[in-house]
Amino acid sequence: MGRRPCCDQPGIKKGPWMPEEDIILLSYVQQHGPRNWRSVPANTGLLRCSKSCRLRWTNYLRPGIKRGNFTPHEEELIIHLQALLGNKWAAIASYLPKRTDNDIKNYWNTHLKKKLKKSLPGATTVVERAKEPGLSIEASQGSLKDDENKDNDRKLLLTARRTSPPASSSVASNYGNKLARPTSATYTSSAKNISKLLEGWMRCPPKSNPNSSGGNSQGPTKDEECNKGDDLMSQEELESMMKLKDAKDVPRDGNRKGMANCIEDNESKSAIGKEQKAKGEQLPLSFLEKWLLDESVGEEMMKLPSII
DNA sequence: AAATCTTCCAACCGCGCTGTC
DNA sequence: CGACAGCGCGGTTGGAAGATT
Repeated sequence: MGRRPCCDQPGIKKGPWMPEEDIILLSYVQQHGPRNWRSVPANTGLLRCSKSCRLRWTNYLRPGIKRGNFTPHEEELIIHLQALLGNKWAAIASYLPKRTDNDIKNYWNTHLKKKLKKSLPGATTVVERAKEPGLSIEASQGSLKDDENKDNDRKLLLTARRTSPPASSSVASNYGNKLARPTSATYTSSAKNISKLLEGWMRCPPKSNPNSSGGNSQGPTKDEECNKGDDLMSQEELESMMKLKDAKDVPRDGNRKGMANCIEDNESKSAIGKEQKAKGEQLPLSFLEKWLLDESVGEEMMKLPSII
């Protein structure tokens, strides 16, 4: 039987979130913690489906979210990880705890894919190399698809001319000038301010239910990661990741827990590595994976002409 | 100044996975 | 063990903003 869409019930609101809704959601999460999303609409009176509430929290209201321009360092990391993991945005996002998977996915689709395509003509992209016979990597699944065939030189030129992402500018004040409702780009962008204002409160957040059901068991959810508060990956840790040469502990798949642990504990080897070792499993890296993890690749990437 | 084109991203949709009963 | 509920993920889309003509 078919699954009933969760958001097609009558009375369920869709579209951009209003400030009032954000405040309601925030105060609820502040009291109860980011879990049990099913109960959120019922307990708050929000005319949103649970999924929408979770998404709103995860992508915008969650404290500590960094918005705006991606740094070259982040860019490099994303390129690396995308090549290694494929379009596993959640896994990739686990390395950039202040970025959401949605953000990374958008950035990849709008910037990096074009950048790589343009800079690596002749179909010699990292991923395409991965498709060569004898090389195996999950990332060989589609990236850099030809969906940008529609892009012509003019578009690329236009892209290059663009200077700064408009959404990064503060437009919260614009909201007051709108008559009916905020535009998605005006109010929703102002959410970053909400997030910023609330940055502190999750330092001692309500404890996540350790038995919280849900979801796949691929590791900590973004909320859980968030709840680690100051344990978010620091710049130093990120750099440490980029210098991670001891690649033997890097799991072959996109397992978020394993990959995250690999970084968090890269000094004493990853938990997943221990797990695997405990099981007597080997985690051999293919030549390509080693190649991908080699920071020199990132350096190469950084030599690419910036269009941002 | 207006019309058109292009880019960007917040939000939605559908599916898969896991836990519970 | 199957049905169901809940959550998370990746792909896609709608529409606003900015750029160009």
